[in-house]
Amino acid sequence: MKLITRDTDYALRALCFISRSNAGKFSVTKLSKELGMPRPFLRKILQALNKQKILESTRGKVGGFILAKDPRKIFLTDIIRIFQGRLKLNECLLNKLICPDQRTCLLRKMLVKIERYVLKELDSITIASLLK
Amino acid sequence: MKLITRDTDYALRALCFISRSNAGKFSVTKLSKELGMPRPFLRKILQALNKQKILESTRGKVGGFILAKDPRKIFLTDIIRIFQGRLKLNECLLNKLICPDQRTCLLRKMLVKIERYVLKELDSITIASLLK
DNA sequence: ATTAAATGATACTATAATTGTATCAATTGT
DNA sequence: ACAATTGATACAATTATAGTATCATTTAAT
Repeated sequence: MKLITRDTDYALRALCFISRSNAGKFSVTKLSKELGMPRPFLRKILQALNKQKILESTRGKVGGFILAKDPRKIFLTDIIRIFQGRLKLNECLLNKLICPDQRTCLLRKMLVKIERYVLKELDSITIASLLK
Repeated sequence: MKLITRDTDYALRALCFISRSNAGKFSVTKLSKELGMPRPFLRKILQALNKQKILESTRGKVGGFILAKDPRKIFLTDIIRIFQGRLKLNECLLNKLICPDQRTCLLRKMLVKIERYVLKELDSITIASLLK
C-alpha cells in the first residue's frame, strides 16, 4: 500500500534538484551521478516528463533537460498521474462491493471520503513547496 | 495505488456475510458459492482469519467457520494488517528522501500527515459498521 | 471400522506491476 | 566526421498479488 512509487520519487527528486540549481540544463548522465539513480531508468523518467511538458529537452551534444514550467505550477498529482496513472485508492471495491447495492455501501462511502481528502492534500503539494 | 487488496476485500465480505446471517457456521464450500469467490483462495483467507482469532474453526465433517469476535470489535485495520502487512503509505520515501535532511523534508511531513488521517479513518471502520 | 466432508499446513503456480536495461535512430556542437 | 546527447521502444528482472494443489488430520454418519 504505497502512495508513491519509485519512478514518481525519482522524478520529484530530479525536478527538485533542477529547480534548486538554477543552472538550467542537465544531462541524464550528470543528473544520475548527482542523484545516485540508475541512468537508463532516470532517462526513461525524464523522457516521460518531457513528453508531458514538465521538462523541455534539447538534443545533440551539450543537450539535456530544463524545467518547462514554473515549479509552483508542477503539482505532485501531475507527477503521480504520469507514473502511476489515474489517482484512485479504491478501484477494487468499486466493482465488487461488500454491499449488493452500491448506493448504500458504507465501506465505499468511507473510502471515497478518505480518497477525497488524500487527493486534496496531494494537490496542495507542488515542486516549489518541496524546496522549503 | 490501492488501499485494499483482493484478499482483504474477500475477507471483509465473508465476515460481513457471516455476521449478517446469524446462522453461525459456514463451510468454505458454502461461502465460496454464496459469495462467488474462488474456493481455494477463500479457504486460505479464512484460515488466516482463524489463525488471527477473528474466526474460529471446527474441523471434521460438518465443520466450518464462525465469528470469534464481536463484529464491533473487528476493525478494518486489523484485516488490512493481516493481508497487507503493516500500514504504511510512504515507506519508499522514508529512506530515499527528496531532502538530504530527514528532519526538514517537507514531502515526508506532508505524507506523514496524510497517513495519519487515513489510519485514523480506517481505524474507525468495523465489520459492524459495514452492516448498516 | 470405513468413508465422506471438512479444516490445517504448506508448497507451488500464474499473472500483473514495478523496476529496471539495452539498442538503434536522430540531433547537434565541435 | 565524431562524440555526446535525447527519442523511441523493446526487452529483462524482480517483486507483489492472486490463485491452485496436495497431503495430513479431524469428525460425523453409516
